[in-house]
Amino acid sequence: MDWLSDSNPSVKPGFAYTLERWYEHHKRDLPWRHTTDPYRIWLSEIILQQTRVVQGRPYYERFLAAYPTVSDMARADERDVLRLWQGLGYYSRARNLHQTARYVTTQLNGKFPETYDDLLKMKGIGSYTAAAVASFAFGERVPVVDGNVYRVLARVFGITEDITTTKAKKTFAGLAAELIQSADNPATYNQAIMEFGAIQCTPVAPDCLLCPLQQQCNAYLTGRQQLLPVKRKKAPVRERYFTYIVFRQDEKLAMRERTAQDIWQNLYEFLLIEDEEPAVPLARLVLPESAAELLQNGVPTGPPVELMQLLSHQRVRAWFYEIEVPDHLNSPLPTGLQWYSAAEIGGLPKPVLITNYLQRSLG
DNA sequence: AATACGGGGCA
DNA sequence: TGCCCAGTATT
Repeated sequence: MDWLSDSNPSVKPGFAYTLERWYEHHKRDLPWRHTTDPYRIWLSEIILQQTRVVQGRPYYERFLAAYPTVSDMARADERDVLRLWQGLGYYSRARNLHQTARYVTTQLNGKFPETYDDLLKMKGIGSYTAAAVASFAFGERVPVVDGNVYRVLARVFGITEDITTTKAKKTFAGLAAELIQSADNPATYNQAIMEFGAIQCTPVAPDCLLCPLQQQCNAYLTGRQQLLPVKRKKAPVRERYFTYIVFRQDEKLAMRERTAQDIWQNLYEFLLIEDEEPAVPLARLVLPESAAELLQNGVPTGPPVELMQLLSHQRVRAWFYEIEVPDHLNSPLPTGLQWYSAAEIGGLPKPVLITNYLQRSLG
């Protein structure tokens, strides 16, 4: 149903121009818009993946303060990078960020790749980020295609393909590639279409009455703003049940790093037993042999604390059992667990669920 | 071609 | 609640 774009070919030539003019008047003043340093552009783009500007901005400031250059980040420990990233989610972004910083510093002499194709080879840089860095830092004429772009193009051109499919991604990428050809400035155009999606052509209640593309917009003219873009519904979230055993001795807590290919990889937590059922009493759980002695001699400080953490694809219900281990008891901790003081724990990267527990139980 | 991967904000 | 966010890597 793209009769409009076919029957109204005048949309395409003026499209980029209209957005670039709109952008000049409406753009927000954001820190990464004052630089063409590829390191800063790259950093901002990784942070902004699947992340709103208002949420990502403070992280950008903190990262830049901690690591002013790519070699500063390369010298850091991954743990510290993850600690700075804490609370932003999608932690593979932080691990890849650090890995790429090291690669650029040691293998590329600190010089970022300067083309879309070379940028694409870096860990954590996909088609969107490669296009963003290539255009913003180096002026390459390659189109960004992000959630904003899907929305704007789907509406203006009346594209009803399901944007989660590979076929649709090609449709949008092809159209975006065509549209950027008539842009005055590729960097400005890319910024403009995303800013337009974020401010004007919003997911809910787009501001069509004041839209410069109103009379050329298929969605507006057919009253389908709410229907576009088309996106398949996500599968329902998975429920998971975690029981945490929080061993405490001398104001220290036993924690370890998550290493599994799972949520929160490389972040720190307590001894975890996962079960298929919710609220399984401690006595009925299958606990590691190595924890038996600690539990035998330990004293629960009270009933378990129950917390819930909602992820976009999982709902984690967690029960925390705090066990006070006597000073004199010197039995070894289960595999991977180590005692950490409160100060040390503060420096460890932790899932928000764990931070919430610490906040709640210890203040 | 699907699915996994966070956390926050908004109606 | 459900949806969305300057997506990418893995299966």
